[in-house]
Amino acid sequence: MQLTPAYKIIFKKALEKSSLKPTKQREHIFSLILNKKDHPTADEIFTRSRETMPSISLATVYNCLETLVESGLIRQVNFERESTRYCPNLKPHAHFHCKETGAIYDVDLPASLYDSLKKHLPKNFEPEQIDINFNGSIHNTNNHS
Amino acid sequence: MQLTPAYKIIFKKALEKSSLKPTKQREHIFSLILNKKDHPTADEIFTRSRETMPSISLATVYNCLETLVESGLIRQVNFERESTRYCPNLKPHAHFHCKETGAIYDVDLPASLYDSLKKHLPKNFEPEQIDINFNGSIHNTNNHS
DNA sequence: AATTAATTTAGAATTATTCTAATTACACTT
DNA sequence: AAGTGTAATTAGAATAATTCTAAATTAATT
Repeated sequence: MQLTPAYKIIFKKALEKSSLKPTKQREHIFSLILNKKDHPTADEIFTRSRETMPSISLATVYNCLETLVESGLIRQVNFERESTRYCPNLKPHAHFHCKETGAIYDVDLPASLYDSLKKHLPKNFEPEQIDINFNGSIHNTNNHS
Repeated sequence: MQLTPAYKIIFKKALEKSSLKPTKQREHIFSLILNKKDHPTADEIFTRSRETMPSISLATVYNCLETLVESGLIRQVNFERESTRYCPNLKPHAHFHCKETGAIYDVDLPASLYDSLKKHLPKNFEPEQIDINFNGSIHNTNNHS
């Protein structure tokens, strides 16, 4: 679990901007989320972390995730009241939650759509974040290939 | 806390469709949510319920809310991992969450916007529900009136 | 090397919600 | 009216995700 040199720089810059330290636990968790972009929960990240860093604690995983979110390196995703999941995709995008498998898929949306959403707010409402979550199922398109 | 005759019929019909009984606890909670549309949490609903129905239990409040949601009379709203809130507005609409006051506002959106959102999903994705949540603050528009 | 501040850690505490098992309420037979 | 069966309500225990606390470690700075 290693960051590429390019990401290592991004990682350090982002943390330093918030005067946080690029510790090895933080780097480890960040690289883990980057390398398997499947929207893991804190607990899943904890389990995966332990494989290569057996001494890490759950509290540290929570702490690191919080600092990574704060410094803008990852993003939180919530569905109903399920465990918070984490996502390294920083482009504006929506999420589709499959109610059968529980899997989460990124859905790219054009900036224009976010703009027209904002147009429907009263003038004095200042959105900082817009979360768009689809909930449903995925059909099997039996495409006789 | 009383349902209007019109709502009483809607209430009974909706529950009977799912073969659930229109009990006085369910009616009480439904009317309470209808009469103060401020997106209360289960616990707030519990507190308000007790004022006029002191014997109701928290478990019943949770049960009733679940059956009301199931039968389509109210809708759940979630922000991050805060307590679930409940909303009697059944028109498709988004929510704006003020991070300063915690208040939640309904935001009406045209059906066309939901349609264009759906267009960005892969063809085999079948959304059942679309949740749109704005997070931000509300500016004071000091409009010298 | 000593000092300080930030980070990590283990485990306790918290909080919203769900579960369990007992009781109650109600519709339907006798 | 009494008995039966099923659904709903209830109190309190249990659960699960997350946060808190206080001690130990680490890293940077004097």
